[in-house]
Parts: sequence; C-alpha cells; structure tokens
Amino acid sequence: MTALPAREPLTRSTEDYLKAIYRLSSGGAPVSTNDIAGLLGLAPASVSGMIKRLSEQGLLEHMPYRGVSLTPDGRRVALRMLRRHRLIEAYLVAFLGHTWDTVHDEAERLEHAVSDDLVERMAHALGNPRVDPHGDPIPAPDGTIAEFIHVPLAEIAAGESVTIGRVDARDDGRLRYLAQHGLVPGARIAVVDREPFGGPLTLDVAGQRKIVGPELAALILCERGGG
Amino acid sequence: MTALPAREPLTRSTEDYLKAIYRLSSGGAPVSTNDIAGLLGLAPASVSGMIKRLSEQGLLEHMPYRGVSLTPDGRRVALRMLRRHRLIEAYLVAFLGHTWDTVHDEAERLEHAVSDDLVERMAHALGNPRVDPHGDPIPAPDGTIAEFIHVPLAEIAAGESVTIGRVDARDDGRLRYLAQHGLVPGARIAVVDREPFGGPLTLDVAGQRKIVGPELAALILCERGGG
DNA sequence: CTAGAGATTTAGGATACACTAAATTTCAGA
DNA sequence: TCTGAAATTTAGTGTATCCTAAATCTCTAG
Repeated sequence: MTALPAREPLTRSTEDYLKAIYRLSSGGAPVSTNDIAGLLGLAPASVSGMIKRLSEQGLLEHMPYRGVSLTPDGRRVALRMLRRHRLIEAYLVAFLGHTWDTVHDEAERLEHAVSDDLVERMAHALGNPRVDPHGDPIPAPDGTIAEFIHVPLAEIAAGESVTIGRVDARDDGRLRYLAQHGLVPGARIAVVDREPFGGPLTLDVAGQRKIVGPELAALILCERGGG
Repeated sequence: MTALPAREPLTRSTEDYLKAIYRLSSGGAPVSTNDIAGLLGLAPASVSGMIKRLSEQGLLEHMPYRGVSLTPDGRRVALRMLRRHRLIEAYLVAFLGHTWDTVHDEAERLEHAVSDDLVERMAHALGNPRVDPHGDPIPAPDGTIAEFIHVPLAEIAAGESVTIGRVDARDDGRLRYLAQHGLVPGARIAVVDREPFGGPLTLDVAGQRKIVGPELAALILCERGGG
C-alpha cells in the first residue's frame, strides 16, 4: 500500500467514517452529514464533531453546511480499507468455507486489525485477484481502483453481446443460482431475444440458451464493447 | 467456547487485562497492580482504576492492596483469548507463510477481532491441534486447558526416557534447528549420556545419536513418565 | 516497635467519541 | 422576497481509558 505520511495511528472510528464517505461519494459530489450518520447509525451531531477532527487531520475537506469530500490522503485510507475488506471476504470464502452471507461482518471487524503484510499474503494466496466474486473491483495496493462502466443486463438490447462485469446480488441463494447457470463475472453472454416492457430475456451463455427474469436481469451488470 | 453469561461486549482493554492477569497468575497467587502495569506498559494508577471496573463486572476478585485474581468468568475470557492467539499464530504459520518471529503482533491484534466461528474454522483447518508448534497447550473451546508438568531436558538424568512437551525457543533459527534434528513436541527421546556440570547431553532421537549443548537443553521441556 | 521505602489507591485532568437539546443555516415554495 | 422545514452545527454531558501528583497502606529493616 502506498505509504501514508507518518501520522497518529488511525482509529477504527476514523477508518469507518472514511469508508462510509467514500461509499457515499460516487460521482464526486460532497457527502452530507445526514447521509453519513444514516450509514453509520450515528446521530448527525456526532458526525459533525468527527468531521471537524478528520478535517484537522487532513483527511477530509469540509465546507460547512455543504458537505465533505475526501482529500487524497482520506481517499487512500478508504481504498486501503476497501482492498482489505474485499480480500478478506474473498479469502474467507475461498479458504475457510465461509459463504457470502456470512463474511461481511467478519471482514468488517478484521479489516481494522490486519497488517498490510497479512493482506498481501492473503491476496497472494488468492492469486492477486482484481475483482472479488461479485465482480466488484479490488483496489490495488497502490490505491488505484479500476472503474468499470456497468449497464444492467435488463437494459441490453436483443442481439447485443456483453461481458458480465459484476453481480449485484448480496444473498447467497441468488449468487449460487447465477453461478450454476454460468452467469458470473467475466462470462461473455449474448442477448438472443427479449420480451418488451420488462419481460424475460433469452440469453446465449457459452452456447446454451438461458432465460432470466427482469428481476435478476437488473442485478447482472454488464460491460459493453469488446468484452 | 463456553457461553459467557450475556453481558456488555468486552472491550479490547478488558481482554488485554484479563490475558495479562492470567499470564501472571501461574501458581494461583494474586497478581500485583505493579506487575500488570509493567506487562501492559501502563501507569499503576491506570491499572488500579481498571481493576475496579473489572471487579464490578465480576471478572476479577480484588483484595485492595493485596492483588487480584481471576474469577471463573475472567478465566474463561482469558482462556478464550489464549486459544484464539495460539490458533491464529498456528494458522498464519501453517497457511500464510508467516514465521514464528513475526506472528505474535499480528495475532495480538486479530485475537480481538475474530469471531468464535472463524477461530473454530481455523482450528478445523489445522486439524484441531491440542498444542501449538512450541508445544504450548491450546485451551479447548470449552475453556479447559491441559496442564503439563515440564522439566527442562537439562535436568534429565542419563538413562532416562522422556517425551518432549514443548520447546521454549521463540526465535525462528533455533526452532528450525531443533526441528531439523527431530527435537519437536511429541518426540520421544532418551538421554544416553551426559557430561556433569552443565555439559552437553548425548541423546537418542528416533534411533539416532544427537548431541545438544546445555543452552538448548534448557529450552527443551520434557514430560517424564509413560510418554 | 517503628520509620520509611515501595506498592497501591485516590484525586483531578485530558482525550476520543458518542448522545440530546438548542441554535443556526440553507433553500424551496408561497 | 419571505418563511418555515430540514439540515447542520454548537453547547453541554457521559463514559471509557489513559495520565500525573498526592495520599494512603503495607511490610521490612533496624
């Protein structure tokens, strides 16, 4: 991981705030105090106080009454946590028999406790994956992250071919179902036919015909183009 | 792990105090405030304050000015931490390429973050070991711990046969050296001959003659009797 | 048997981070 | 443009844990 300038050790609270702000700041717009409070389950007043402290540490930029955004240092911390979280989840699933239902809370605690060294060992054991099994990109050790442009399968026209980029299902049942039918990140699929108005789609998955309903089709996020 | 009566979640501080007190209370004698402070690197006054809180929670028995001892609940917590610590160390060495030099700090942090479920998965992956690679016993999930009576190899008389119980070397070099010569926990060895006054010992290890110096012989702890 | 060194506890204070209640700011709609 | 609801910040508290300095206890050496 890119070395952060030497500073006081980050607390668990600090890491959680920065993670939350990163998660909420898709699009680069400033993040509101209320949204942070909602995501972390805290009172807005508590968040105001913490924002002040994190700003003084140079991790946040705060425009009073307007919202906060991450500084480069803050983003580095957030991405490091995201890398840890996703690698820990992947490791627990791959090597210790966890299911995707159960890993989140474990990772949520472990991500604050592991060393960079241990994270990299887990990454190595996993073959240094670039995405986790949902297809979510794993930030690199240097804090860069691949940004994919994802379109729900539900919006792909008949005749078009796409690559599955990630799958938005968080529950194990759906994830397993999709995996059984070859609908996993990286799979190349074609939309053979589709009913109008949110009806089912007929797919070609590795030469086989599959039919998926609109609900699942909304969760399967695709990358257009070359594949 | 034996369920503790439902109580407020234990903090990291609480777990560290109980671990330290357990470590210091070999022999059952009450543990002094000063010794705890020394082991944890805190001011004695801070320890006094924490002792009061832990006593109110029923985790310690405090005789003012005399010292503290663990209650059954306190001991259960301490043994759970010890189980976690030793299993985490063993897991990191066995599966993630750590060396015994480097695992301690990692385990020290992880032991507060892992769930019981994860600990048991690691134990399972390791084959549910009863001792760690030093020969230190790993407390069982129910909070019981095997108490071995260990005698340094240096004190074993010529002609006597013993089983290596544990090895007190903390550094990787010695540990590797001993392992190469079959001097590992569980090994059955006989003292063939020995020089007086702390000289080297001649051993029979699995039919082979080995000579060890007094320094190493002091670190190899043996169980007398049946083996 | 007692003085004083050393151990322990108490007193008082700091920091981090949470809360509730009150004050302030923003901004959409009349 | 004004006004009030919603969002945000400030003010004042509480808890956990640490600290230093001062008070108190214990126990040994004389």
